[in-house]
Amino acid sequence: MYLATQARIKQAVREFALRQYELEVNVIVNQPPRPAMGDMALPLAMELARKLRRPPRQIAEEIAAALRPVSGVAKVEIAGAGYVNLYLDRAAYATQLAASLTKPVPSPTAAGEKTIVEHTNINPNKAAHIGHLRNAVLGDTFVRLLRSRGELVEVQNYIDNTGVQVADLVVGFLYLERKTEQEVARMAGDPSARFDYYCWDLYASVTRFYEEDASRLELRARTLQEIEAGEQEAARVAEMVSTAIVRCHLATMLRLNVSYDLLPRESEILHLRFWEKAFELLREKGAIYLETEGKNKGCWVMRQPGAETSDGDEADAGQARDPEDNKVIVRSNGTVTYVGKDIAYQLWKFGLLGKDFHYRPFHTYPNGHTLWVSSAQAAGDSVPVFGQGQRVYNVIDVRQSYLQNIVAQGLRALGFEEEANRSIHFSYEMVALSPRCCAEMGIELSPEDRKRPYVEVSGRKGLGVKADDLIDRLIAEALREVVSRHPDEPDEVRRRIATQIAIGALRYFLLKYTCNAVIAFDFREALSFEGETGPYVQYAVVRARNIFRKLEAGGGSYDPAAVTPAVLERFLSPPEGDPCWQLLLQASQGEAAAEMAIATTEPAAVAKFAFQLAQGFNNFYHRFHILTEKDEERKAFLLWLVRMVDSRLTATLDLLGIEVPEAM
RNA sequence: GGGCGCGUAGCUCAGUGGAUAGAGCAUCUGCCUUCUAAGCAGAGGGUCGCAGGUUCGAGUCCUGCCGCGCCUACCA
Repeated sequence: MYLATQARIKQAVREFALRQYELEVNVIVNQPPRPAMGDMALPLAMELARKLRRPPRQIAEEIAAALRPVSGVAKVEIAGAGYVNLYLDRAAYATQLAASLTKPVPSPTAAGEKTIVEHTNINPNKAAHIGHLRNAVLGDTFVRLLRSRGELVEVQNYIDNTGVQVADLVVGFLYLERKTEQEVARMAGDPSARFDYYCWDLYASVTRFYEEDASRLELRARTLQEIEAGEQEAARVAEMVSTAIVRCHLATMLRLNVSYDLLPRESEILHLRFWEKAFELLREKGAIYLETEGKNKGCWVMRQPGAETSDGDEADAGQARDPEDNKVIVRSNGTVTYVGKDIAYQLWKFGLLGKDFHYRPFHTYPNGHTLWVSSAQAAGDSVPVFGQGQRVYNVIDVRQSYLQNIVAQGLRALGFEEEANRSIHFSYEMVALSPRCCAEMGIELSPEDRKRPYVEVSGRKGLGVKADDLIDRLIAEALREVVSRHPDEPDEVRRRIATQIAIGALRYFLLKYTCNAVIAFDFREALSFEGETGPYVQYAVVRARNIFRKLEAGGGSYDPAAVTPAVLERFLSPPEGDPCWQLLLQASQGEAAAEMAIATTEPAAVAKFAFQLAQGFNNFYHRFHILTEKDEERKAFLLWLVRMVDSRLTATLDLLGIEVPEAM
C-alpha cells in the first residue's frame, strides 16, 4: 500500500516535471523528520532550483499544486528551504490497506523464472557452529523474502563430501583412531550419539596429528585421491561419515526453521564428469591455458583481468600483472581445484553445462516437503526439474569474494555475460568470538589475540560455539523464564514456547547486523531477550493477541464490519487520530522494507522494521486501554488497528523465520 | 605491494545526498489493583578517524592520510 501510493506520487511528479519543465527527473520520496510535518517529503524543488534558476520555494509551490489533485493526497505544504510535504487521506489509505491484505500472495507460475539460492554449504566433517548459522539464517531469510514477493525459488545446499576436510576426518578414523569401516559405520548409525560432536573433536585432533609429524600429510593426499576415485575403503568411509553429518546438519537447521530443496554433492560433480565438460568449454574458448613457465608451470590457469598470459598480450598501460598471479584451475598433478568444480556447478545452475545430475529423495520434512540429493544413477521418475535458474544467489562469506569473482569471470570468458551478471555473491562477514566469550569458554588466547577486538572461529582448531549447544542454552534460559511466568501450563507447552523464543532470539540476533558487520559473538548479547531482540517483537504480537483473548474470555466480540470508512475517518483524523495514524502508516511499510532488503541483499532492513513496528505497538499498547474503552465505536476501531498491526508483525516475523508463541 | 571492507554515544550497532545524527545495552529517575513490567515514559552521554574537495545541502559522494580487519595457496 505504501509502495503503491509512493509510486503514484512519483509518477505524478515525473509527468508534471516533464510537462512543465521538460525535464526527466528522478523523484525521491522520503519521510519528514517529524510526523507533524507530513507523511511524505519531496526535496525535488531544491534540486530543480539550480537547473531552472528560480527560487526553490516557488518551484515547490508548483509541484505542490500538481500534487493536490492526486488521489489519496489530502494536503500538501511547503516547508523549510523548499520541501514539498504531503499528507495522505488517512481513511482512504486505511480502507485500501485493509482491502489489499485480503488479496492472496502472488503465487509463482510454472512458467516463471526461477531463482536459485545456495546457502549453508557446511563441510560435512564436523558439527555446525555459530558462523554456519549466520549463513543459513541469512540465506533462509532471503529465500523467504523472495518467495513473499511471488518469486519461484530453489534452495540448494551444496555438500563438499569429497574435499580435504572430509579427507582429514577419514584420516582421523582410519589412521589416528585405527577404526575399521564397520566400527565407523556403527558410530555413524547410532542415533543416540552426537556423531557431529564426536567428529568436531576428532577433526581438531587430526590437525594436531599432522602437526606432530608433517609426513602424515601424505595420508591426507592419499586419502583424498582414494575418495575422489570412489572405490576403496576411504571412499566408503567418507560417504558414510559425510552423509551422517549432513543429517546432523539438517536436524540442526530444522531447529532454526531452515530447510532446503536440493543437496547437490561434489561426489556427483566428480562422478558425472561435470568438470570434464566445463574444462572442455573453458579450453575451447581459451578461458584457461596451460602455463609453460614459472611457478605455475604445468597447471591450467585462468587469465586475470589485466594480467599477462605467457604470450604477453594485455600488457597495455604498464598495468599488466604478473602471470604468476593467474588463478590455478587444474593443478600440475591433473586434479582440479575447488574453483574449477565451482565453475562447473555454476554453469549447471544456469542450465549451461549440457549435463544434469540424477536425483533421489534424501529426506522428508515434517511438513511433507521432500529434500532431494544428487545421485550418480537414475532412480525412478517423478523427479522435479532442478537447476536451470535465471538468477543465482550464492550466500558465501566475504572471504571468498576473490573466488566468487573467478567463477563469474569463468562464465564471462565462456561468453555468458548475462549469467555472470546474474550470479550474485550474497556476501556477509564472519562471526568471530569476543574476548569475553573466549574467556567464558576457557579458550586460552595468545598475547597478540588478546589485543584484538575478536578472535576468528576455527573448525580446524575446534575453536567455536557449536550451534546445538547455543540453541540448547537459549532454550534453557527461555524455559526458566517461561516456567516462572506460567507455573500452571503443561511442561510440553512451556517447552514449545521456550523453543520458539530461543529460536526467535537467535535468528533475530543473526539478522539484526548488516552483512558487512563482523559479529563479535558474545553470550550476553545473544542470550538477551530484552531490547532489540526477537522476543521483544514476539512479545508485542502476543500482547496484541491477548487483547482479543481477554475480550472473548469476557464474553465480548469484535466485529470488523463495524469499522466503516466513517469510523476510520472519525478516529484517524488529526490531531486526535495522529498516534493511531502513525502506527498504521508504519505498519503499512513492511513491503517497502522487504523490497529494500532484496535489492540490497540486506535482510537486516526487515529485522529493523519488525523491531520498530513492535516498538510503535508497545507504545500504543500503553497509551490506549482498549478493553476498558466505553465508546463502542472507538473500541472497535482500536481492535481493528490492533488486528492490522498483529497481521503485519506476524507476516514480518514469518519472513524472518520467527514464530509467534501462544503465550509469553 | 595489490584488492575488498570497516572507523558514528562508555559498549554493540542503524543511518536510500536532504530538515534538530538515531536505536539497543550499560548508568540514573519515575511507572505493575489495569489488555502480562520479556514492557512504557524520561535524563545524561557525539569533533560521525583526520585533512581537503564536489554540492543549494555531506555521517553519506571524490581524493589523500591515519588506524583496524579480511583476501591475495597447485586449501576450501
